[in-house]
Amino acid sequence: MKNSQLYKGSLNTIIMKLLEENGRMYGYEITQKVKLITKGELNITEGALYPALHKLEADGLLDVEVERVDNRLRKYYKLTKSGEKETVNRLAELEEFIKNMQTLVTPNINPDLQY
Amino acid sequence: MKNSQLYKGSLNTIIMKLLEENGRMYGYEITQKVKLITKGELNITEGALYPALHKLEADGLLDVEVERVDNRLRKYYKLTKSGEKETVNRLAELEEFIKNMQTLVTPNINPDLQY
DNA sequence: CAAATATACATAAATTTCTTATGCATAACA
DNA sequence: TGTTATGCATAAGAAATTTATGTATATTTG
Repeated sequence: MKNSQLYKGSLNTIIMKLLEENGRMYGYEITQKVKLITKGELNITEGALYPALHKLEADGLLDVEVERVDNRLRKYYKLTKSGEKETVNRLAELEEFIKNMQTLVTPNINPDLQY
Repeated sequence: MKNSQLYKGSLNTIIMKLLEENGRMYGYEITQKVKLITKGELNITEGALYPALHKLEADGLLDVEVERVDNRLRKYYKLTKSGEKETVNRLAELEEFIKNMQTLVTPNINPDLQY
């Protein structure tokens, strides 16, 4: 990924969310889209991306279709049924995570919570 | 930590923010406070916490004061000057991270961004 | 009052995730 | 024609965390 350690653990969620949104994507496309969306802040390295895609596929969350475009290989990934379900869970976890981190950073965001 | 992988990489930032806020805390206190704030969602394990504290101390970001309370040992940690500066950076990174993740999850949060 | 739980620290082995470094191949650009 | 972009892959190493222990005292509970 990039500088701050914070992105560790979020790669799978990012991949799955993008696939949920775009139907199908190939690896290189994912790296470029993430770079665009985060205005260059997050650069997914190939060494992280490809093993992650392979693992998601092995876990039955992604399906692959290989295509040749401009005489170059592309592996299009899309969510399986199981992957779609899991994506819902992951996104819910992500929202909880973000909420919790915001609360930790600015605890008075939730004045009801006494500690 | 807990279930979702997302918290990986955020432990140091959490520790430093809590210390910035509370002046000084001991390890066990940190675990309990985090549990409270996140309503039980995030449980920092000892195997993660203590090595993290030791490393932050070794890096000169934390100072320790050992005290005996109720005949039990406590190691109070607080930010050094250097640690205070670094905390500002880490929190800025965290905010950027959260923004980016929110954008990834709900890209239309920023309609100006075309891709 | 004995057993279980809470408080409080610590470390070591194994696992997971990611970085860094390569490698291969084609296309486009300068 | 050399560099950059596109597109995939893997392997070695680093870093953070989990899981499993270990030690010790205090408190609660049956």
